[in-house]
Amino acid sequence: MKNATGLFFDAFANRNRFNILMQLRNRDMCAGDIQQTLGIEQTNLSHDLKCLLNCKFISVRKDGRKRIYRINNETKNLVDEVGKHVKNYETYLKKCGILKEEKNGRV
Amino acid sequence: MKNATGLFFDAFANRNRFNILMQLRNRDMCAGDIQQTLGIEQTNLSHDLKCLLNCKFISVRKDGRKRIYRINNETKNLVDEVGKHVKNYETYLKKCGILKEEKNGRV
DNA sequence: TGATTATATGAAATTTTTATCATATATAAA
DNA sequence: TTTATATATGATAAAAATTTCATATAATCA
Repeated sequence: MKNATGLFFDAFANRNRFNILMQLRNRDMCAGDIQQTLGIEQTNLSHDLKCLLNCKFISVRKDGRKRIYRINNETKNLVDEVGKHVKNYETYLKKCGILKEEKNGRV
Repeated sequence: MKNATGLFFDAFANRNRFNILMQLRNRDMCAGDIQQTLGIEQTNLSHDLKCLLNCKFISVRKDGRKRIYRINNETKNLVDEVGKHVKNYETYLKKCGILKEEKNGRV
C-alpha cells in the first residue's frame, strides 16, 4: 500500500501532468488548447486531466461542449517553488550521471 | 533528451531518495544509520546517495571510515513545502482512482 | 600485512509507469 | 435526429525505472 507522499509524486511529478500544470499557471484552458500547446495525445491528456482533477490540483467548468480547466492556487505556488529549485540546480542535475537524459522533454 | 524538470523529479520524487531527504531533515546521518532507519538495501542506498550528492541536494563529510550526509537548506525547505501539500491533499490523493496504491510505502 | 567494516560500482533482471489502441459518451449544430 | 466535435474509459503494449546480484574499493584495526 503506497502512502500519500508516493501518490502525490505519482500525480505531480509525472511529465505530462506537470507540463499541464505549468501551462495552466498562465491561463485557464480547455483540453483542446492544452493538447495543441503540449502535443499530448488525446486519450493520454484525458487520463491526465482526470487524475489532476481527482487530486484537486485543478478544477473544471463547462462552456458549451468544452471543459475549461483551472489550476488551484496552492498547487500553482508549489509549481513555482519547484521551478525555482530546478533553475538553481539545473547544472548539477544535468551532470548527475545517474539520472538518464534520454526521452523527449517537458515544456 | 530529458530536460531539467524531468531530471529534477527523477532525483527528488523517487521513493527511497525522498525518504532519505526526509530523514536528513532531522539530523545528519551516515549511510549505515539511514540503512537501518529506512531499511533500504545497501547497494540501492549507495546508488541513491550518490545521485543526491551529484545533484547537490545533500553534502558529505568523512568521519573515520564512515561518511556523514547532510541535506542542504534549500532542499530541506522544498521537502517541507511538499510535506504540507501532501498533508492538505492526502484525502483526494487516496481516492484518485487513477494513481495506484500498491507497493510498500514511504516513511 | 591481513582482516574487517563501511560504502561504491556496473550490468542484468524485475517491476512499475506511461503510451497506445479500440471504443464510448456527451453536447451542440445542421 | 443525424452528424460532428470534444472529451472519456479500460485493456494491453511499450518504455522506463528500480532492484538485485556479483564484485570492488577505502579506511581502520589487530
